[in-house]
Amino acid sequence: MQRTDFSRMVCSIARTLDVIGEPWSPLILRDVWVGMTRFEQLQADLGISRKVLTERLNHLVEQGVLERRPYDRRPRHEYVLTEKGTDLLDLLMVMTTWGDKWLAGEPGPPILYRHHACGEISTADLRCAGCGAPMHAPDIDLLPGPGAAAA
Amino acid sequence: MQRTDFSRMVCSIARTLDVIGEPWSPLILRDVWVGMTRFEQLQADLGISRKVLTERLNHLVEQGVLERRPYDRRPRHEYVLTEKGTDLLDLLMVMTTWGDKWLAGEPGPPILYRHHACGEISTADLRCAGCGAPMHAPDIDLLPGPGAAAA
DNA sequence: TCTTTGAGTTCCCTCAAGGAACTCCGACTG
DNA sequence: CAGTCGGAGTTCCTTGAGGGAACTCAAAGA
Repeated sequence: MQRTDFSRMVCSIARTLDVIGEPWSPLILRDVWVGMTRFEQLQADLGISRKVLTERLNHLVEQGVLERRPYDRRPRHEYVLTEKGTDLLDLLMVMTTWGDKWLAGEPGPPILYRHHACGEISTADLRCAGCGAPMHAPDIDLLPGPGAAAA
Repeated sequence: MQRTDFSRMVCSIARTLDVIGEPWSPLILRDVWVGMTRFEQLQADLGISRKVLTERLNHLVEQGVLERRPYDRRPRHEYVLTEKGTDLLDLLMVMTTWGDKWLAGEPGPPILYRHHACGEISTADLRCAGCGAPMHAPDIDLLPGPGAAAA
């Protein structure tokens, strides 16, 4: 956990960082997404310290992003994404888009997405949930919302 | 910087984390986005340690996300987003969407987006860049891409 | 000349991350 | 039934990043 607590800030970005902003957390989510759901698998794949992996998994479970589920009568568990966690994958998809564009370089993207609806290899783009037109940072104005701190 | 170096991993998510995965970096970007472009402003607004702020800004400049620009003949600088950095704001927008939905609670979102194209208050949604239909994690298959490590 | 101000540096202290070894417990093996 | 295995953590030690306050530096202004 970063020393400063972001969860009290009046900002959805800061609050989100409080859930998955710690080092390794997004990579843990990525692995769970692609089916690496068990402690030993995650540890071996990521090369993360077992101590930190335990801390991260506990935090993600506490935050309701992952669910710890027994898969045997023995003390064996696997971690699965909740709905809240599945929603977070949007974030990973956008990180992938950006990394592919700016950091993949010569060899190109390590992973491709095939969209079920159209069957094509494609990438995710941000669109306005209302009108469907592209919606990136330069396309919007920011206004204070109901949850903004009182002046 | 997290102790383990993510930049060598064959994964666009890990590489992206290497650029903005450190604590505070996304919040610095957010502030620069909304016009807090100077060292003292950032430090005061975030309450971040000056030492860490210096480190983060240097890293973001090195990575080509921010540009350090003099705004006076005195040693005075401001930080502005490059194109690479502006592209990263997609990530902040998606974090905002998720945080608004899952963490804002009773008071509601602190910030609202008004979309220039349609003039409406709206949120960003992920769509297929090809066909335009919604594209979230359950809507895609993952395939190895050209940049995947050789087996 | 003295002060102010933006933009960092420096220094010390604490706590988180890395890493290896150790524990616990039910299940198989002979 | 004793011994072993394998998954899932704990414990412990060391290093180094983050917090915080004080200090520096250079140009402009009074």
